[in-house]
Parts: sequence; C-alpha cells; structure tokens
Amino acid sequence: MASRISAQQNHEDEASVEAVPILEEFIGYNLKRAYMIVQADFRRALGDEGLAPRVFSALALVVQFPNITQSGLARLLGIERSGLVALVDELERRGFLKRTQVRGDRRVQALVATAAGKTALDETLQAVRAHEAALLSGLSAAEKDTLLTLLQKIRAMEAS
Amino acid sequence: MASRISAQQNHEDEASVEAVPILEEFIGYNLKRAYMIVQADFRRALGDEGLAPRVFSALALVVQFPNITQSGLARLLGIERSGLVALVDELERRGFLKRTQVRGDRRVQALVATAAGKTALDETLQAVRAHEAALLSGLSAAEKDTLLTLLQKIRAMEAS
DNA sequence: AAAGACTGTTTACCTGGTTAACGTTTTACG
DNA sequence: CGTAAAACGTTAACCAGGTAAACAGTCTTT
Repeated sequence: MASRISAQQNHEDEASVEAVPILEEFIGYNLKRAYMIVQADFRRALGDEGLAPRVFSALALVVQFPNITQSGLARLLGIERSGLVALVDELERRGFLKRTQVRGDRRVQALVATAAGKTALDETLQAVRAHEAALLSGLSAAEKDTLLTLLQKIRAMEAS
Repeated sequence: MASRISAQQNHEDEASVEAVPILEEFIGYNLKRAYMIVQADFRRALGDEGLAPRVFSALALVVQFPNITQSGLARLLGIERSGLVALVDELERRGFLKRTQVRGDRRVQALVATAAGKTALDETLQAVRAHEAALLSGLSAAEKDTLLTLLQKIRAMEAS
C-alpha cells in the first residue's frame, strides 16, 4: 500500500519513513539471526579447545544412549550417516568414546562413551549452561520455557 | 539434582529410564533444529529458481533502503562486507538491482533495486508468507507473535 | 602533506551439511 | 534354500554460507 511512497524517497540513506524492516515479520529470519548469536556465544564461551556445538550434541547423546549405532545417532541428530563419520572420528581421537563390535551384527559399530567422555560431557554441560544463562539473562525463566516449548513445536513439524 | 542417578544406568541401550534427552533443555540446540526445519522448508517452497533465504533478505533490504551501500547492507544483515559481494553479484546478474556511483564519494556504490527486483520481491514475499503460514500452522497467531518477540529479545543481545 | 580510516573486492580458508557410490553384512521372501 | 533387497559404515565430490587477511582506491583528519 505505501509502496509508492518508499520508491520515491531515494535521495538519501538509512532511516526512512517506515522504520521497521520487512524481514522482522518472518520467523525464519529471526530464527537464523538468533541462532547465529547463540552459536557464536557458545563457541566463544567454550574456547578453541572446547567442544563445538555439534560435537557436544553427539557426545551428549552417546553418553545418554550407550551402545547407540552411528545410524541411530545420525537419526537423533537429524543429519546423514555420512556426516557423522568425521564427528565420531573426532570423539574417538579425543578418547571420549569407542567404536565397539556388536555380536550378532557385524555391520554395526556400537558407540560407547569412555570415562573421559563422561567427564568431558559433565564439564561441558556446566559450561554450556553457564553460557546460556549469561547470554539469555534478559529472558525470564518463564520466557525461556515458553521459547523452548515453541521451538519444540516447530521441531515437531519435521518431515510430515 | 537428579544427576547421580542418570550416571548409573549405563547398562543397556535406547529408551532408558528418563527418556527426555539432555539436549532438549538447551535453547541453542532447539534453535538450531528449528532453524534447519524452517530453512529447508523455505527452499522447498521456493524451488530451485526461487531466491535463497539470504538472497531474499538482501533484496528486501535493498528495496526498503534505496541507495544503501554494501557496507551498510552487510551491517544490517550481520555479515562481513566480503561475504556480500557474491550476493550482490547474483542480484545484479538477475537484474534485480544496480550498483550505482555516488557523487561526492567515489568509494561507495549505492545499491538500487530495479522494477524487476521490486516485482520479484513482492512475489517472493507472498511465497515466503505462504510457506511460513503453512509450516507454522500448528502455532496460533499469539504464539507466533510471542516467538517473534522472544527471538528479537535474543537478537538484542548481540555483541555487547 | 601525511597518516589513518573506509569501501569494495579478491583470495584462501573453514564449518557443516548433502548426494552418490562402494563393499560388507543381514534380512526378507519366493 | 538361494537370491534380491535393505541396512551399515565409509569415502569422495560437492555445496552453502560464512570468516580473515590483504589490496588498491578514495576520503578524512590532523
């Protein structure tokens, strides 16, 4: 409706008549921007020797689901099996898990966290909780809860 | 609080006593998963000839802020200037904008959307709105509004 | 006039994901 | 049974989207 106006005032820069950008209406755009901020802060908080977000997620699932297969883990993480190989390689190289043979099925390799892996997860969990608490200190507990619920509602829409 | 218990029951596989994965507590993890779903649906909805999310965002800002510079656009998008070059190249190649000289400053190149660019934006806007409405039909208008507000609250935390 | 800052750009790189193909192994079923 | 199909882990090639560093050209500051 007000499009003819905005097309006219092209003689200057920045702050125009309607100051609210179109993009702000979209959940996708806001999701991305918010995700970038949280992810960057995660890395900053955990440092260069710390686990990357994806590695942390994988380790958490391996600890929580002992003897999970790589395919199963990929399913839980929502990525392809092929993308998991390097991830598991890294966790194994760091000594946080072992690939073990499964009797009865020589195709699969069950993943089991080592003691070091569990320790690393515990420490990382604390660090991640601290990072989220600090970054999201502007949100009340109720707001964080609401946000989690809404995000999980979106996640429930996957692949219908 | 209930952490000592969960460390014990490591003797079996898959569905354990407490079925809710650790990761679900984290906003970062849920943000990422939700973002992946929305982004994938965006691409699916707009097809191969449609604009990619980032191209759409850039075009929207160029239309809304005529004569914006590339540096300014990068700032608005939250990315580096260098990352914008290919983006603007694509928009220019498609005929959706022009790089124009600015009298008084021969360094900058102001970006102005063409008529085709504005038309493309209008059409894409409709498509994107339809995609979000369909994908997020499980959320009420109030819930979408709340989600937007909370995400923007996170975005306000940027680079403090 | 010189030093510094800003603009757009290129180049090289990184992260995190995909698809396609493969050899091996297990399962389903005519 | 035997054979076809499916599943597993893996590699390879690729892509998207971002970064950091350096650069020449152009202002701006002092």
